[in-house]
Amino acid sequence: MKNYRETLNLPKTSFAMKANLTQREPQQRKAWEKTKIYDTIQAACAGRPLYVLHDGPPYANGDIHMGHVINKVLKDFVVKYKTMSGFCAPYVPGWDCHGLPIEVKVMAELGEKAKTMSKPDIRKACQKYASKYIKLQTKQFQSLGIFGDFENPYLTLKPQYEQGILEIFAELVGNGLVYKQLKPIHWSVGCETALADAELEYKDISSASIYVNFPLEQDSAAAVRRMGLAPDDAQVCFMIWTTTPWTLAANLAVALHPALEYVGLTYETNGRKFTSIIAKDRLGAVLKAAGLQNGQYTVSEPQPGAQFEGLRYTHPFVEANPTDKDAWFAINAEYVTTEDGTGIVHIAPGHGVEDYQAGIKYDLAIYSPVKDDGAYDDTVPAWLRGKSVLKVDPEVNARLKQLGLLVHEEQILHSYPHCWRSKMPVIFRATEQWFVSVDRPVERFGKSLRNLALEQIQHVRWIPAWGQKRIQGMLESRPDWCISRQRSWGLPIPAFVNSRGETLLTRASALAAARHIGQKGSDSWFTDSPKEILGEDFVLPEGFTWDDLHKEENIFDVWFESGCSWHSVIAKAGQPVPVDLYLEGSDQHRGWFQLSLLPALGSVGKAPFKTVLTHGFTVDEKGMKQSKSAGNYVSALEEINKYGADILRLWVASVNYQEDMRCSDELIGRLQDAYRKIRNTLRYLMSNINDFVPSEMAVPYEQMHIIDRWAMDRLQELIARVREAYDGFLFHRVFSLLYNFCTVEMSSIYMDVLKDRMYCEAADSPARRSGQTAMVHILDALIRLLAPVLAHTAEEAWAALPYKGESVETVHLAAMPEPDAAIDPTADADMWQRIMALRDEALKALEALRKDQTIRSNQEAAVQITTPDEAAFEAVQRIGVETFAALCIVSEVTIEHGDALTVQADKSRHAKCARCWNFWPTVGQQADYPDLCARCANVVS
RNA sequence: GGGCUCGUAGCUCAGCUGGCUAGAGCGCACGCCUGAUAAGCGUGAGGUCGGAAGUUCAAGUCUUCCCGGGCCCA
Repeated sequence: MKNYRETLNLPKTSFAMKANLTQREPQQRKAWEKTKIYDTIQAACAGRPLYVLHDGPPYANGDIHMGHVINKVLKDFVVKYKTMSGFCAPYVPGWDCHGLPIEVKVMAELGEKAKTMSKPDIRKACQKYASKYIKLQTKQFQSLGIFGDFENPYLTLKPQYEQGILEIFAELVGNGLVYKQLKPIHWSVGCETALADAELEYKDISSASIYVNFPLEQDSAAAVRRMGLAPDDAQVCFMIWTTTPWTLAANLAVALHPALEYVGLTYETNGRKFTSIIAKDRLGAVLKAAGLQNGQYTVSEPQPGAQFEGLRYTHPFVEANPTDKDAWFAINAEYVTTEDGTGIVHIAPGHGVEDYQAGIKYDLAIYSPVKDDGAYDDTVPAWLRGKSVLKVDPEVNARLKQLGLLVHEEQILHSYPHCWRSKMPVIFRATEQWFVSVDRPVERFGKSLRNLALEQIQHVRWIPAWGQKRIQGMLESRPDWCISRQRSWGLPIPAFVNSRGETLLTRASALAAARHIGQKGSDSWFTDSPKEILGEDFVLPEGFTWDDLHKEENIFDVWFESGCSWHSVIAKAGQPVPVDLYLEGSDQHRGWFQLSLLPALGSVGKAPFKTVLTHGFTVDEKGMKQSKSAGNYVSALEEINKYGADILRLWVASVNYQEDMRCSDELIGRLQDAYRKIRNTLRYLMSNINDFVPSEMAVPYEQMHIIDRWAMDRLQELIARVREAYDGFLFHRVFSLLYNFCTVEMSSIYMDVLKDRMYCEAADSPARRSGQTAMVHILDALIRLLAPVLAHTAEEAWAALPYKGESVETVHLAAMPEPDAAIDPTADADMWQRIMALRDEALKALEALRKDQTIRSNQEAAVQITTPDEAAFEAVQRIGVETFAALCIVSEVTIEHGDALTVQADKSRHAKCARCWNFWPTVGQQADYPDLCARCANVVS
């Protein structure tokens, strides 16, 4: 048989089938860098409506991981999509530069040398460290194809940024929200310093665990007897349990759970009769500890813990209340559990976080009679004064025993925090800290920060919607914000004290410091005098003189710094606040979202964001948390290097980020299949329009082949749905819509069906031009719709387009396609549904023929259909049996009415055309070309 | 332990206000093509919708409990 291959219009394109992403992408990025793509886009978009996605600053430490990838890629989807949708969408990346993780790392690197270094020198080393990782992460982020102002990122260590923080702080001070108070923190006795969580090492140690009776005052004991818990002749006590006997010296209250049931346990010991109040659920454990056998005790009916609130007791060994507030009474606390102990918790507000919170709630003093070196101060009983709290437990226990109040003592093994440097056990100790109050009413707003926040979050759009509930719960229960840290690497809290211990911190002083630090940076706090910092002209308030003014050395919690970015970055750039979008992991409901909300509300009274979008976290293929130690960790850098950025971007797009995202090398690798399918779809479309000049050859929709109109209809649907998905930030829908379109509508139907027309019809025939018109539209739209996700590949395809629908140099400046208003894709949808269903039936029948080897390719077959479905019959009539045959890629179709649906497929009785391989009746009818069908003979001649 | 949240085929996702034998694509198996060829096409097998009760004429979809994850706290 003669080979007519040379007479066909076979596909041709320079757009390679093989992606070679790891090679091609870096070149693409180099080209983008050369043309300054970000600046170019921003310049081109100037004057458009603004859409600001404000970047949450990652911490400038370490290589990027999958969490960064997800976060930054999602942001990039938004920015690229908004840019293509007619907005000016700037993206200014930021970094969180101060803080403990860096300081700890730097101190470790410096080693012994650090001891001889000044604060400014240590800070310099920290800055160097941060800069190094900013550079590193910049490269890594850019290797994902992310566009942004990486030349001018915002850094929390820049003086201008710091100035912004202090300006907000000044407003909070001005609004009366900032105060100083004692608060328990981890304290290293060995190093005589406060420790942060990151500096704690947990080790198992053996501690004395004691059960102690706290005798009730007479009136309270009488009340308990009236409740039916105790007989008249017993001494009524609260029985508490603790593993830190030394904190008993600072005891100010006992806590019971309001809803738990408590009973009176009556027994005799050492000739004294006691009734100890304990939680009913702890009875067994207490009996065992006290060594009480059946018959040696009685148990009363239970009463809820709420009944005991306010009952007063006497301290076992402290004679007089050492504080200036009320003490030694029972309180209620939800956190009391029955997991261990007696169900009654001893409260020392100066020595425990929960104790502290309970203390604040009940207005107890934050009493901490322990000095820096871990020795008791002089407010404790004489026999304890000056003794180290770490060694005093046995003495305390002995004293309690002597008093007859020690019910039981044993040693238990438990996990306890230790100082990472001195290796000594850490204690909780109250020190002076700065706070932002969430409950003080603010005159300007007529309500507290907490209430303002709870109100304002209702006007923010939360994606997913449950984000509001989540942050609401956190806001409802959060304590005042402790904003001070006793560290070097950070922005100083601009407070001064005089030698009488009076603090100077006003709105004006904070603003003066803001100006100074904005000029000279925060290092100047450590080098410059108060006068230099506040300025010559600064008028000191009553009671302060320049001679007696000293700088405090607290620094801000880094969260306060990043929480002011909306001001330091957005407002200072003249952009409107609230910004359009904050987009971070769902852990930031407690972090950045909340800690941006509070300063914004406390200073200007409005939320800094209109919309807050959160994503979940990566887990391994089994859904479990990923960690390096568990060996199920996926290295982002390795994945980028192995597969290329567009594969990772496609993976991010493919998963539902609102939930946990299963992630493994294999799972990411599978996206290569999807990528290839998409790429090949683009390639095939491209290869069939290489001789097509749209401006001259395009066929209007109404004149198109009906199958091409079908393709155009599906395209309009696709555009509408994809844009809807983008607008709703539903990127996995974008992915599945585009991927399914490529797989089903394009690859398995349209492109396959179109081969005959593309290859065999005359190059400039209306039939071929019709198909090419549709393909150009589809290709153009696909590239644009894909561009936010496949940033590199779409750009490559755009460059390969011979005629672009828009004269822009980069696809990222092109406009997102809109559905063509002149096309109603629903008009023939019903008809096409029937046609495609019938096609499926035909293909099934053909598969049977292929199985028994009657035919090999569908073109060898003729199909006879009988159908009882009038609508289906008419549908085929409407598009024509030849068209339906083309759609099934068979040579011949007949259709008639019948009682049941039957599809009969047979080998065609006609001869095969040597050129188009169809088995058509016209083959052999042309004298000049006996081996061709009429169509091909016509084309060839 | 608490708050929020998730659990539909091997994978990634659809299944709106409860209503036909639970869908798609991929992957897999088997076949076809060789004029998209480190491509393309077809057919097929895969799910007791995490589990158990309950409400209802009817539940993947509502309620309760349980199991197992995740984030944030404690």
